[in-house]
Amino acid sequence: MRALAVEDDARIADDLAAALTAAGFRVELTNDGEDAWFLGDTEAYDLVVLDLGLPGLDGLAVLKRWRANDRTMPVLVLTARGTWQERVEGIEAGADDYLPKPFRMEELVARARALVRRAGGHAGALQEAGDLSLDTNRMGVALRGLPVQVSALEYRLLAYLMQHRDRPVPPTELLEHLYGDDDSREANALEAVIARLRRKMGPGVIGTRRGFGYFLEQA
Amino acid sequence: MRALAVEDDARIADDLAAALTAAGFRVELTNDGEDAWFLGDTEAYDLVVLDLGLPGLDGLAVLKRWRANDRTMPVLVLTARGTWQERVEGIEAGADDYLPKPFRMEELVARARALVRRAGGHAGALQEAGDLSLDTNRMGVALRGLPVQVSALEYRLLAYLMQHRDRPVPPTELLEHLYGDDDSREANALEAVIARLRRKMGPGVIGTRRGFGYFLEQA
DNA sequence: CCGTGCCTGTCAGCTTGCTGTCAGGCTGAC
DNA sequence: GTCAGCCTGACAGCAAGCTGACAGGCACGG
Repeated sequence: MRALAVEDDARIADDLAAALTAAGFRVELTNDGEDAWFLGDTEAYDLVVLDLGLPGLDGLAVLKRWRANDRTMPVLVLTARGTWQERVEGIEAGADDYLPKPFRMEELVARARALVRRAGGHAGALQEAGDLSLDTNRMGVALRGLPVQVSALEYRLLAYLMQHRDRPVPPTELLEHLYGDDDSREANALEAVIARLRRKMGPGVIGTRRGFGYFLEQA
Repeated sequence: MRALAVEDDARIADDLAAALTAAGFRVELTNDGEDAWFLGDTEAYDLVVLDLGLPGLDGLAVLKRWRANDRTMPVLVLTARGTWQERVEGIEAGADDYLPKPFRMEELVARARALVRRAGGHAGALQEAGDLSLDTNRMGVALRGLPVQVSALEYRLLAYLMQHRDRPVPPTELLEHLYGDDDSREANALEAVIARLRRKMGPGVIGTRRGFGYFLEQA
């Protein structure tokens, strides 16, 4: 974890660096607004602790310029001024949290951890088998990187095959999963769906093991 | 956006509901810890405001049980007790933010907005998708920079689509977040809102993936 | 207290494209 | 060879979604 601390009071800066380092961050320090803006704009930090009272360039202005530039790292704002208007202003400028001075280092560390924890929670859900990949979040299908248009039913079928890509899935199981227990459908319905998918994606994607079921061809 | 407010002081609860509603949330209230736990565990909220001093079940315990159960919605904790130790404890229990009583409603709303923004992966108050941009601070909508007049309901819909702009949002989910579970509405109500929005904003803004849901068209 | 205007849910009719069925052909297993 | 299992193109039915019209509800101002 990489952290940037922007603080012009040398003594507080030292304490900050010590506390964040102890918490497992690799800390960089600066006491100048211009510097801070440049670093935050060009480097990839997991966390920024930003003091508002700065020489050079005001902290709020720095923050706004970052946000306007799509820099989305978590920013924890420090300030000596503590009125609620200023806190609201800071948060609306794009701060993720706001801590009035004086504060306890323990609290700062706890909040810093919470921010980093929250920022980390965006994992991509990509599943692959051979040339085929499906994005379970976006509900999208791609073949060799090229998007393929599929219907909801077709997608569910692919998703189920993907989930069980280590074995052939028997038609009965697929039917049950796609339609539930109401066996009103002819078994042929499933074959039709498979055929349509194969027409869209060409051969070498969905395989058949006669008597066992369907599967996704691996690389 | 759907919010749960857990607060046993009736007067504060009313104020909370009013402020959050004005900020564009659909608010549900409870004053009981057990209730709160059940709701938060079974319903899909975009934000929870949680008071710690509760009858039934302590707020911190509720929060911990949610987190242990993988409920990851943003939680903003309120408390009368304000020592830094308690704040640290709250954050380590899984709170995303912490506000000591007494507080200003303006600040709470600002923090609530920041939390929801961050949960969607965005830092600033301005969120964009294609030609559309939302100002979450002012509840304003603009198309190619020109302001568009939308109703509160329409705004909530756009905000929710914006929040989840990386995937198509199924109608059932939209209905739940706009109206709650009282399925007194015909499904067609949603389609009517979509149609009205499309008439205001023209084509190329709200897209449909048949069988999957609605989404905001990207650049 | 009464209009007025806006918001929003319901309804009916329509378009669109998904999907099950059918008929017929193909093929691997025995 | 023969048969069950599987494939495929065509087609019609149907459900998801769209839209314009309308009316009840609610806030607001007079």
